[in-house]
Amino acid sequence: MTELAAIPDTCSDCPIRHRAVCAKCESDELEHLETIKYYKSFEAGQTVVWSGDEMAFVASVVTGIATLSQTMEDGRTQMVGLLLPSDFLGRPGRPLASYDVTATTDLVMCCFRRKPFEEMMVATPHIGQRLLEMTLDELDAAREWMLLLGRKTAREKIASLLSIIMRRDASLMLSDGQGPLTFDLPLTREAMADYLGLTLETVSRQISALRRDGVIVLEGKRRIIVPDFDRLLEETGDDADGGVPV
Amino acid sequence: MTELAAIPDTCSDCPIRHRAVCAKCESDELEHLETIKYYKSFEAGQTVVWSGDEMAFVASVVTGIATLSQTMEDGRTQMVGLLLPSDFLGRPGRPLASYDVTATTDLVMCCFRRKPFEEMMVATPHIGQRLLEMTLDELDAAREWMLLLGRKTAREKIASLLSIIMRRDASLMLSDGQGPLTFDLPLTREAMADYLGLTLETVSRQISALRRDGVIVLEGKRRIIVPDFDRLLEETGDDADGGVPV
DNA sequence: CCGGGCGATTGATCTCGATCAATGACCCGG
DNA sequence: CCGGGTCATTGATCGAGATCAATCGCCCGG
Repeated sequence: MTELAAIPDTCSDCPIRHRAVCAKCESDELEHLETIKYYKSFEAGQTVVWSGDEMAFVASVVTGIATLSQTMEDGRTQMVGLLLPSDFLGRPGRPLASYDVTATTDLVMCCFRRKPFEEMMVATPHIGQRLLEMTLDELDAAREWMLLLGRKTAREKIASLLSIIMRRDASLMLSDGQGPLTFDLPLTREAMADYLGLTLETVSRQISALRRDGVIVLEGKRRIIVPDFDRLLEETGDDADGGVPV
Repeated sequence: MTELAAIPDTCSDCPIRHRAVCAKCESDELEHLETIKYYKSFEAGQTVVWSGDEMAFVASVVTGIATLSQTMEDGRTQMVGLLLPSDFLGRPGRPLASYDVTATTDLVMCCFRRKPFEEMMVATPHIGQRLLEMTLDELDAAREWMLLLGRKTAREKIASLLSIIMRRDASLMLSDGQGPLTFDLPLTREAMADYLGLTLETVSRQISALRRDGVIVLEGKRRIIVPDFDRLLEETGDDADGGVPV
């Protein structure tokens, strides 16, 4: 299920160090990091961990996309987290996973054994501070998501998801500057439905409706072209200045 | 709108110190805390801050209940946070409020001016660590809430809300030990609807249905008696061992 | 004692999204 | 080139919850 890559001799491709946790850390920490970290790869569709499983590591997404989801006994499932490159997975001090984590694309994670990571957090306040910031950002995202789930119409949900994906992962974008924006959806219709609290049929119908109305253009099933981003934003139901203030 | 209470000469009633942020801090920090903190009271129904307002403080709930909510331009609103005693409000490093904060009961908050609080966080790692733990707990709660909003039926939502309130604030309970549990709902039907992503009519109907089915007994509009807690839990749709592992 | 206001309940009807079902598009291996 | 699998689209129907509206109970002030 997983392959362990060799520990690289520099940290340059590791978001934990460079983008996620310890952006301000000093060089003497670098060596410490290297002794406890490793890489894991997953293929699209693979499960990273099941809810309730022992999780010996915390990790950060290097490339690819993973989802967190919760499932009720009767099979209803709701996605509760979307991990893009540089996002963090796991909780210091908690040995068991709380959610099902699934790779929705091919995925590379940079993992840290949990115990040493916890010790490192105590020794290196910057890491904890960065983790706090990231967690607060995730909480804000979760609350925006709650508004979407509780109060938005199906059409608004779809438009919101498209704009969230476009905003969160510029690396998906296939076009630069202004003019029509193009990107590939990293989620199946079913995954989108689990994200939005809808059925996959409703997702499909609403995407078709947005296409009919000229808000988006489809190229195949997954490639989305947005001729007018402001037009898409109007469909989300959010206020114009959208999002959380800094 | 607010009254400033005198700074007390001990911190004994202040959850920031004793339950929320700095459970492990030493006595020399106590004096520092006292120089920058103060109390504010709000009446039921009052707004604590509006989304987008300047927020010069972070705070912790001493007594009473407050809600965080988001509103769309057309008036649809979704509650995104419920603050019970010892819960924390505000975000270090962010001067503007991201949500509307409202007192739903009479409320006393223990406030810390933001700047000194941020300095204190840098000087006192325990505070940041505690805040991280609390934020992670809030994130877990938000994710459970997302499952509720996205996938549960109206009846399951009501049963879940009742069990969440019962679990989170033992201070509301009017009966001890086992046997029928009794407590007062701290929310109006409308606030419950905003919590659950429903209309107030649906909330009312489902509460009536649970009463008809003997899951709960009503005494007046607000007092709830739960003859059999396990029966209530069955109605929530959650698995038996419910909740997030430690 | 009465009248007004607020929160809650209940009824009648409508609608959006779920459900059930069939078909289509594409990919890959034989 | 065909057959099977996966993912997506589209249609027909149903139903949970929204919406619109009337009534109730209670508190409070005159």
